[in-house]
Amino acid sequence: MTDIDTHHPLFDLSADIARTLGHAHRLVLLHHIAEGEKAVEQLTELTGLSVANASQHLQGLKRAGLVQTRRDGKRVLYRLGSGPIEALLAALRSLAAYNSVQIRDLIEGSTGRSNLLESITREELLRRMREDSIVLLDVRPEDEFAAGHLPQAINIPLEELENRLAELPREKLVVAYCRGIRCVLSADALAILKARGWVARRFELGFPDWLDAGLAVEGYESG
Amino acid sequence: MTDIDTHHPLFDLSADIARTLGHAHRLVLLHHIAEGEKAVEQLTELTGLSVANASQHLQGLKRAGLVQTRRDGKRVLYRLGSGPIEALLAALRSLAAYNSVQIRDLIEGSTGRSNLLESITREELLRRMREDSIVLLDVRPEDEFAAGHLPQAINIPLEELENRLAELPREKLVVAYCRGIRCVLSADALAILKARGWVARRFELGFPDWLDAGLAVEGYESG
DNA sequence: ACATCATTCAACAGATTGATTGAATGTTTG
DNA sequence: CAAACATTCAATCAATCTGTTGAATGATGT
Repeated sequence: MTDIDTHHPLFDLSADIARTLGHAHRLVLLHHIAEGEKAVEQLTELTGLSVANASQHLQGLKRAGLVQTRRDGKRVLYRLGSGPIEALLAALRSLAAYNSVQIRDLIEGSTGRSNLLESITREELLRRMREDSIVLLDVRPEDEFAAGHLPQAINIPLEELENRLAELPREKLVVAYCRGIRCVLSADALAILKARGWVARRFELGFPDWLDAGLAVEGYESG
Repeated sequence: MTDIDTHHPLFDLSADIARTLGHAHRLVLLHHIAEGEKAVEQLTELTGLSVANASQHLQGLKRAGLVQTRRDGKRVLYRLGSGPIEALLAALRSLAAYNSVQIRDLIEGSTGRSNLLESITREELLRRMREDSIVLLDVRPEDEFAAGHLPQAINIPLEELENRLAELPREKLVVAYCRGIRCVLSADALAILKARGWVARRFELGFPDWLDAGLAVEGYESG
């Protein structure tokens, strides 16, 4: 069983596909082809590759079934192959984005504290908001959000989070907050986000604390 | 813009990940590690690789962030890295399975007719049912299915198909059928299946025709 | 400190891949 | 039919990847 499982031909097929994706030029070509059928010359212009080199990489993609060709007069047009190719490309990009965020976070975020800490200070939050390097996520119910929230925050109540993950970019650090240090909504949100591959932190304070500190808010009527 | 887009570092990161996945040994190792933390020795037993070779590939996986390590006494334990790795592996396997079905289908299915035909004859259906090389899908409503259906068929009414795709294996050809040649349910099912990357055909006849031909059925009371 | 075990490192030969060059193919136009 | 064009093929060299060998490292137990 081990042997059957280990030498399953699907591993070879998978490796072949992965190896074909394992070159930046081919990924760039695929990226452009995925946006619509393109001729070789167009692709060379878009990528800056030589014609022969582009053709060579395109042959590789074709061999692996990732693209298909069609002749139109003098030109040969490349289009995406059949099967769940876009899903694979999305998954690949998703993991790459995750890793890049993680690396960026390890470098930029070295403010002395351990990066393993799940929470983020008010100072760091303010800095990152200025840098636009985060997505601020308010996980409180809609009505509380409507009554006032941190600037730039987007609202996805905790109960809806799993179904609305698509709204959150993977390229940025997600900072979740709720009502304050005793509120567990944001901690639950972290668990969901991390399990699905996002890089997430928790803002240790909440909207009420933010308000008390006299910082700018949105959607709040002091009257 | 073209240039910025083309030289986006995400392509390099993606290529690095893909290249690392592009070897059957590493995929097999990952497969085992994904099932739970494992020591190097266990992995060599499971895969049949030499210790040094396994270690070398594991280093590659580690460099790409696909696995992480932890020391426990003499042993070094490998576990899956963080991020949406399993999603990527699933997408890769999914495409490989799709391609393998397609290839198998091109070879085995060469019965003279073009493989581009979407429908499958009764003879071919019977043959493939004997070979167990297909999944037979009944897309009629539940009550009709309950009143009688083709042997081995599974029932997913068309309206539920999109939400229940997970029940269908990608490794086999899916043959959808409904009430007969004039019934469009199975044609709609094909569109959904193909769009999501399955390899699917339509059985041109339906349950009533099958019944008329005197072939074996399940769940049908002639009385 | 020593022997032992699990794992990694270093170095080598053989194979594969990537970019470049120039020739070859197939298609349209004059 | 010849010329012009778009693309592919073939051949080359440098760079990288693979698997094997044996030595080196790190942790454990006597």
